[in-house]
Amino acid sequence: MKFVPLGSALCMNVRVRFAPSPTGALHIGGVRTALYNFLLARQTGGTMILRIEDTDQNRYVPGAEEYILQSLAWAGIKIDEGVGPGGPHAPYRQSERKAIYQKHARELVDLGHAYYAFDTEADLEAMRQRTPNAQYDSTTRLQMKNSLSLPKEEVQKLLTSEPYVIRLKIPSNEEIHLNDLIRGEVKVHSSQLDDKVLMKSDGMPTYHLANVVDDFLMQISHVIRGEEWLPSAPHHVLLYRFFGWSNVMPRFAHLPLLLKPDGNGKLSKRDADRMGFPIFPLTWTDPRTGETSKGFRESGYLPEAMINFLALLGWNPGTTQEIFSLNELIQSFSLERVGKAGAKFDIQKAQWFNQQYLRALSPEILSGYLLDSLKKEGFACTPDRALKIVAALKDRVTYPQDFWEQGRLFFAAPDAFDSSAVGKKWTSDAVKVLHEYEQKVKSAPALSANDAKLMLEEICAAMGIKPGQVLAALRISLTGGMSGPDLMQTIEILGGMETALRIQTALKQLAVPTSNV
RNA sequence: GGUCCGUUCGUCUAGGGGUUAGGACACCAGAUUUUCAUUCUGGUAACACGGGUUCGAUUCCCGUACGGACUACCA
Repeated sequence: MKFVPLGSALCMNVRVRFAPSPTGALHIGGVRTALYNFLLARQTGGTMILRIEDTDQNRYVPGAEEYILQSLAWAGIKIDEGVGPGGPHAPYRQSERKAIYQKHARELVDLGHAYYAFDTEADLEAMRQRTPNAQYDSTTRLQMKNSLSLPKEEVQKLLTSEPYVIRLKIPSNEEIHLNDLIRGEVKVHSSQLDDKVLMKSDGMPTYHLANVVDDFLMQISHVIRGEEWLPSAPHHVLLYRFFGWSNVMPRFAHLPLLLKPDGNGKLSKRDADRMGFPIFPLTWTDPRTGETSKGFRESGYLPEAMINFLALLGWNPGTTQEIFSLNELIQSFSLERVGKAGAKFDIQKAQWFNQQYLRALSPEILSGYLLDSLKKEGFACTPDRALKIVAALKDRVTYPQDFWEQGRLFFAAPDAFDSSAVGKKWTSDAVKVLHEYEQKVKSAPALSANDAKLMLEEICAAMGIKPGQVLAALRISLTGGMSGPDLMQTIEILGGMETALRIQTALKQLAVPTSNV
């Protein structure tokens, strides 16, 4: 019962759609929904369609559509048909398909499955006040102002003089079945359903009408969308039936939600802000408030890592494999293995994926990241030296920008010394060695890591001091602190001159300890 | 409130009538390392609860609890 077979779906012409609303930036959960659609399309040789559901003019946000397109492109989710590439079912923007919905809505009225309603907002409010939990349905519709309750002549008159909506006439007493690919059999009694508005008074359709009409006309085979649509899915099933399209109704798959990392509930921008991680794929500036939200891309997340992470948030391959290229995902993905429960968004796991993917990149690409940062910061660096720095830093980074964050020590001497480290490690023995070492290193501008090591050992041996006791002090004088890449490697990259210079500075600035010998 | 959906380590999850309940992230410890990081090894840690069904339930059924979604002329 939990594995609902796709049946002939694999053989049929798979056409899936991602249908966002341009009301703002694309939420990361939307990216996952798009991804699952895309994976199924690619796996079956089907078609991935992008449709823009912009039927609410009040919520339209300029730039949102372009943002969605760019986000999907960044994520590597290619659109085969729809807004962007175009296609045989154009237009793919619902605001441009008004007439189509009008026609279908009227058809439903003629069939007796929908009706005109003239209730004002106040009328609706009054109805809700009258009875608790009241909804516009078979028990209340006759008390309202609509073409079912009013005389014909009056309806005709109102139709020309008053604003009106078209509502779906829900049958009063029947069980509606829905076979969800993820949830299995879902049953809802029609008495629980309300007479949803199909056409708004501004002449635009609601989601319910538009999405059913378009999915039919665009020959969508699978509707893969968020769980928040499950409660209205029975309405959609009814619409397919009333239009006479039941035999070509798409298969439904309602995806579990992405939850906030702590507590419960849908992952929101607020949660992300509060916990300090992005929620949008790309940086987004809200045109109304002017508020800017940093995207995953700008925060240093690689699209391949995000995709891998997102794919595993709700889906699993049934094996222990964790790292998946896009092609591997396309191979392995299946709706059967999508879980039912919501998944908490674990940014730490995303970071781990990013680290894995970052390390797997070629030295050339990695050094490119460093070079880019250096350019911005106004530092010059040869490609060769960048390569060396990147090699020294490779196992220490999570994001591309870490190469600069951690590599800046190669370009700027420390401006302060970690006082607790100094207190513990800045010994008079170390200072003695450092004086000698500085002299020696100064005359060897191009020394190798190995040379640097030999020189140090030589001095230490001559003075009868263990090198281990000096290394920390040496590190402090070069980097200001106690952590960093391999010390000798650091010296090699810094060069003898710079190394000597930094030791001199440290020797000058840090008091020679008298107490600890 | 009503309807619908859900519930295995802290997190993502595998599993499934009899298992030492497996993996990954995170965390902790040890080893390696001149530091930190990496790497390696090991460890802590889970079947929400109550009834059935059954020789046996974490697994099947029913309840309860908890959580979530929906409940607009928004999508």
